[in-house]
Amino acid sequence: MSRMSTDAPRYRFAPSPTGYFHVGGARTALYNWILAVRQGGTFVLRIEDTDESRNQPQWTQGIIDALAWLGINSDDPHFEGPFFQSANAAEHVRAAEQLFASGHAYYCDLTSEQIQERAKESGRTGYDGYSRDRGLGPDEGRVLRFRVPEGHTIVRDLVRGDVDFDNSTIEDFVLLRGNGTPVFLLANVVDDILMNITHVVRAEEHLPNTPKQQMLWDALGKKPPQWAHVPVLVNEQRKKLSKRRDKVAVEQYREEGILADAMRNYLMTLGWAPAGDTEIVPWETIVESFRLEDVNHSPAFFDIKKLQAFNGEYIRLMPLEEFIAQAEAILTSPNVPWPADRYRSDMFRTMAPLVQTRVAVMAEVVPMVDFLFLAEPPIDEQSFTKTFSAESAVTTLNDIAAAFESIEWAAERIKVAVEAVGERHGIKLGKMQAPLRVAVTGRTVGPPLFEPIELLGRDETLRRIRSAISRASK
RNA sequence: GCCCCCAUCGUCUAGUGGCCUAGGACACCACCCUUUCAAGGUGGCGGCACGGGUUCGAAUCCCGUUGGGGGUGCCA
Repeated sequence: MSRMSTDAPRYRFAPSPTGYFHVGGARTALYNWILAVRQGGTFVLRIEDTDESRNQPQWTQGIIDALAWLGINSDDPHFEGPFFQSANAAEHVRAAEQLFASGHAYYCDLTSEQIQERAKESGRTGYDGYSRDRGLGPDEGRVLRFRVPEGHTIVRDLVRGDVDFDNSTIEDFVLLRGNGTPVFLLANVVDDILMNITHVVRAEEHLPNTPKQQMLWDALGKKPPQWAHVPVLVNEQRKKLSKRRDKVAVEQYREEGILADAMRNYLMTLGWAPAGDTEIVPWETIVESFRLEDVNHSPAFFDIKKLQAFNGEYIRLMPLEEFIAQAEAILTSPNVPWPADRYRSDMFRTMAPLVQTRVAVMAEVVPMVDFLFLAEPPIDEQSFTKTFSAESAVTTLNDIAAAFESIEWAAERIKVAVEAVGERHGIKLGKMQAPLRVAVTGRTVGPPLFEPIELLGRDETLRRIRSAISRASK
């Protein structure tokens, strides 16, 4: 945690501890990180919750891990934190008292029922400023409210330009609750001031609250930070992504085998695009060229299909050795369907180049090669019925088995043998290999067939063929 | 209700008054390649929400309409 020069920008990233890391948050984190690093400034991580009890250590760790996965490392000199909003409660209260002392805030003893009552009578909504000049002091059950000044508040936004708010449309909002605890809005501003935050880059949903925060900065005698409100991420219904209906956890994509490079590259194309006709570009290029001013103003749909397409592209871009290393991490993990001692690294190495062009997500390598390591690969019922309903299936399979008895056991020879049987029956190779494939792998689709057959060995291959034949005759 | 934001192919975007007969990517379709499936190659489908201005000229500027989203708590 190094100290940067005093005028270096400080970008704060403030996720709330919710037990998972939201993809929208990930994108915002990336924006903050790119800018902070490029400007020689600091990325400040602050875990955002005024309620201490919600700050679960494992959640904080989850956020830090997810950030690290995306290349935002907590041991980087540009990284500061994590800090906890809840740790500053005393400062938040002190600021509130200062605001009261300076006349920027006042106490109010109205309950929410009374406020509603008054609103109904006057035909207006919200709090009407009833206690503004009643000169109330602090007491149990009284809230401290901010005295919203007359005039307008202009929010200068790096993404959207100037946004003008008429202060008369903003009611005197609460700073301290009846029990004396500070509300989020106040806590936020005080923390930002305490941490010398210069740039606040966050999701658009916070824009309507920004004038309130800016008034607080002013009232506290500080110069507000540079605001930047980036569009939210939405689902196919164009609603803000939410944990309940949508798949939003970064961790989940990571578990499925989405590559960090693909994820961050894809995330960056939401609301922004690198120059030129290619969207898949090296991270360095993105870091060099990203500008907040170029960020789109409209919400973007988080398209998992496109993410997967990016991921497939990144998988194919990987050097073979790296692909093997990443795949083996999955193939040797405990949740794989075969016993650990049946895994054969040499076999996978042979298959790896064939698999690499066929997966979009790393987790897909498992169903691609499982039949090599399973003693008895399950046979897909539908594939079996469909393939073996053909008259020729069993007869050709018998011929193939006969041929396999004596040929030299090499992929190329195996292919020739199967082709020869096909010629005799007047069936093309494509159709010929279908029953063979089902017999050996249990499915109708998969990687090229003859290499794995060689790997499996003559005995095991014949065993599986005969087993399929007898199954067909039942 | 009030306030704020937004509006280019189905989706993500390029476009900042003439380079636009609107470019790319994902998805989709067709063909080629091919050992199934992919990958790769070639081609195709498909868009400036609407109405008014401003201008010699508008996807680009202005106004309005419509549509979407967000905010409006003694939640964060």
